[in-house]
Order: sequence, then C-alpha cells, then structure tokens
Amino acid sequence: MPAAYPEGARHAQVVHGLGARIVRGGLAPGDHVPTEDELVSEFGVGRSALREGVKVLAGKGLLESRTSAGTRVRPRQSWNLLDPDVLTWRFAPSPSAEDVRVLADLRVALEPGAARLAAESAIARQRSAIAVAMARLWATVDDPDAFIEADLAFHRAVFAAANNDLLLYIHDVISVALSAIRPLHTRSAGHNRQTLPAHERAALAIRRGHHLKAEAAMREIVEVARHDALRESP
Amino acid sequence: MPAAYPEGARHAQVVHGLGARIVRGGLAPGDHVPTEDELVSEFGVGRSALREGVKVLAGKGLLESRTSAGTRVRPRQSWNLLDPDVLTWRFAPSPSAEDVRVLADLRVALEPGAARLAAESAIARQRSAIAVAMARLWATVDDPDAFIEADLAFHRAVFAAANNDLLLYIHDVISVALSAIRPLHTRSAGHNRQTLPAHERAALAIRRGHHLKAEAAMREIVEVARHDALRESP
DNA sequence: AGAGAAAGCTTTATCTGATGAATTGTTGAC
DNA sequence: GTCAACAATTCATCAGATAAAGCTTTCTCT
Repeated sequence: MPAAYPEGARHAQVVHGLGARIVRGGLAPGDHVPTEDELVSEFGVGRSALREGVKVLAGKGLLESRTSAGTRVRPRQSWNLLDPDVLTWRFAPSPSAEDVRVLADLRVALEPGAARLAAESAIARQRSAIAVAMARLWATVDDPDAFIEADLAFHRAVFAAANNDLLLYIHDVISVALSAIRPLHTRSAGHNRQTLPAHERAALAIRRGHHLKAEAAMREIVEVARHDALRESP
Repeated sequence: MPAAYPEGARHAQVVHGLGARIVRGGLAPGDHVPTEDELVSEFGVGRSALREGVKVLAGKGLLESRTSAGTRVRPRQSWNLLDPDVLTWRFAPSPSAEDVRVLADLRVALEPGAARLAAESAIARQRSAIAVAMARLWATVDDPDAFIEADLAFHRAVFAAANNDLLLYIHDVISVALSAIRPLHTRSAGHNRQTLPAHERAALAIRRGHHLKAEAAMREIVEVARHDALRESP
C-alpha cells in the first residue's frame, strides 16, 4: 500500500479510490456500488469516513445514494467533467487517443476566442504580463522543461487578460489535464522554436488590441498543437 | 421556509446554506467558518450530516478543514467555478452586471469555436439534429417562452455536434447560469425573429461543413446577444 | 391464478458519545 | 526575552443505536 495518504485522510482515500474506479470505467453508470458495510471492509475505514467520501463523490455528480436502494453510479452526463479531481482521474493514468483529441479540440475551440477577448479588453498590466511571458518563451527555447512551463504561463496570461474568471478557470483545469499528457509530446528545441513566431504574433496583436490578428495567430498555434498531438497519439 | 428540501436531505441543507453564503460573499476567503458545534446548532442537524456537508463543499474547493485549526474558506482561485452548484449560487439570486458580462463574453469566446468544430466533425445524425432544432426555432418565433427553449436546444445541438464532451459540459453548465439571467432579457417576437437569419446561416454552414461560415454566423449570434445583454443590464 | 395488501428485510440517513490527533496558545523556567 | 513543556481547542474517526425508506416476499381475498 503506497503511502499516498500520509495518514489522516481516510475519507480522501475513499474519494480517490472510488472516484478513479468510476471515471476509469471500473464501475459503469447505473451500477450499484457495494453497500456501506462492504466498502467499510474494503477501504478499512469507519462508516463516517466512508460516508463523507461517498457524499463528496455525490457532490461531483458521480454517485447517487438512496435509502434502501443503495448507491448507484449516476449517468455520465451528470458528472462534473470539469471538476479537477474528475479530470485527473480521467487523464492522469494515461489518456486515451480519444481523450487527447478531446483536449486538443477543446483548445482549438477555446483559445482563439480567448485571445480575441484578451485583445479587446486586456488592461495595461495584463498586456505587460503577456509580453513578459513572451520574453520568457524566447529565453527558454533551448530548455525543453522550462519551455513547457513558460508556454503554460504564456497561455495562462492570455486567458487572464480576457478578464473572465470562468474562462480562466477552464484554462486552469485543462492545464491540469494537459500536463498529464505532456510527457507524450516531443520536446525538442527545434520544435519549440518553430512555434515562437506565431506566439510572437499573438502576443503583439493582443498588446496592440488587434483582435482579429490575435485570434488568427492563436488559432495557428493551437491548430499546430492539435496536429502534433494527433500525430503522436495513434 | 420553502420546501426546497422535502425533508430527508439534512446534509444537502448544509451544503446549500454554507455554499451559497460563501459564494455570495457572506464568508470571505480566509475566513473561519464557525466550529462544528456552532454549525450543528445553527443548522439544527447532527454532526454527521454537518460534516458530510462540509466535506462536499471541500470537494468543490470552497472549504478546507484542518484539525485543531478549524475550517476556513479557501481562496477564490481554488473554487470549482464550473461546478453546477457553485454556478447556481453565484447566478441564481440575481446576477450582477459584471456576472452578465462574464457570461456573455464567455459565449462569445466559446460558441464560434464550437460551431467551427461542429462544421468540421459533425456526423450525419448530429447535422440532422441541428436542422430539426432550426425548424423548431422557426416554428416558435411567436411564442417567447417556447422560443427560449428552442434556442437553448439549438445551441446545445451545435455543441453536441462538436463531438467533445468537455465542450458540451461547459455549454450545459453555462446554460444553467443563463437560464437564471434569461428573465432579464427582452422576450419579443420581433426580437426573436431578427436572430433567425444568423441562426439559419449557422445551421446551414454546419450542415454543409463550411467551418468558416459556421464560425462567422455563430459569432454574429453571440455578439448580438452580448450587445443586448450589456444594454439591458446596466 | 391474479391482484393487491401487508409484513419483513435490506440499506442508507442521522444522531450521539467517546477517543485520537494536531495545532494553537499559555505558562513557567532560565 | 527565549525556549520548552503543558493545556486547550478543534477537527478526524470510530462504534453503536435508531429511524426512515424502498424492495421483496408472502399471504389473503376474489
């Protein structure tokens, strides 16, 4: 038993154990989960901790308990798919090719619009932040790991400049999923260098408030990323 | 006391009561919530139900409990902003003008990209569904309430056609928030009728796989919607 | 038989009390 | 004034008991 939970996180153990099993398909929608007593034995926790864990999963839309009828896995459309835990359980072990496509498509759908909004409504400080992030991209182009981090920061700065907390939240949770995939990606200085011009164009367009150019440049970035992702993930 | 909880949902009462108070600003990030004993008195439930409720809110990123240190409201950037409950607490009573802007901007950022994806990757059945939804728009143009419903269904069909469950999830949770705002909107047959041509163009473009036209038509729709929303919510 | 009602069983819901563990605050020595 | 031991507070978890709510089975009446 890996000491994933240092002790003193009994209910979290239930949340993670059951949650991951559900999201990864070990328990299908409609399935009954074992009774409380059985789960108590299985997880080696008391009934209180177990029930707290189950309630958390119910709060994420994964489970539904009804007295005397047991606890069942809710249909997939009830799941809080953008809950950080749910996303992690889905993408963390090793995302399927389909999952990679979903993420790549989502970025394509989202980021150009975010860049456009940023160009329209960013305040001075946010435009500066993008410029700073851009400079860091140039500076780290020969260091694959640092570049990944800088790239993430750049895109986050763009979303932040859109002045929309929901949009920024979406970006952040997607980043979590992306970082789970990242290891799959080619990480070569040459590859990174090729993406710089489009980033530069996007940064400049946002800085100058050219929403059309910003959107187009960002689209190019994410389209290329999608193409690469799909090529590398059969 | 509205019978929101038919009885037999003690812990849900805690979730809603505390959650709404936090999201609406009654408890600021960093604040300590009262101790378990105090909350037990306040909500009139037992410690089990109370703790289950608190754990659910912790699962949504709103609270953080540490033994002996009490339970505190987590910083806003930890909140699961796209959790349906959190969204409801935020938008349900009466959204602020700022909230309306956030939603309108989010649609502008999101829907054109979704329409583009739909045009690229929808399968036959999904294209048909969009056509059906479009027909229903025409049919309900003189019935404001039915039109709202048809409009929602149309946009949902577009998102569904993008074949991206995360994107569809985003649409669905935003719809929840939108329906909270809807009463604010003008609901006139004339106004509705004006939006039909753009909808028709979007539907047709998606049907024919013209992603550029689909994106442009959808952008027009949401830009107009944004303009209207901002005008009506000073 | 068949329909329907009633009893009983299963399983979750909640409460209560007790114990453990960890952080905070206090006190006292030096 | 500093540091260490001690005490108090508060959440964490367990265990047992009772209630409530569906589900199943059985039994009765037609």
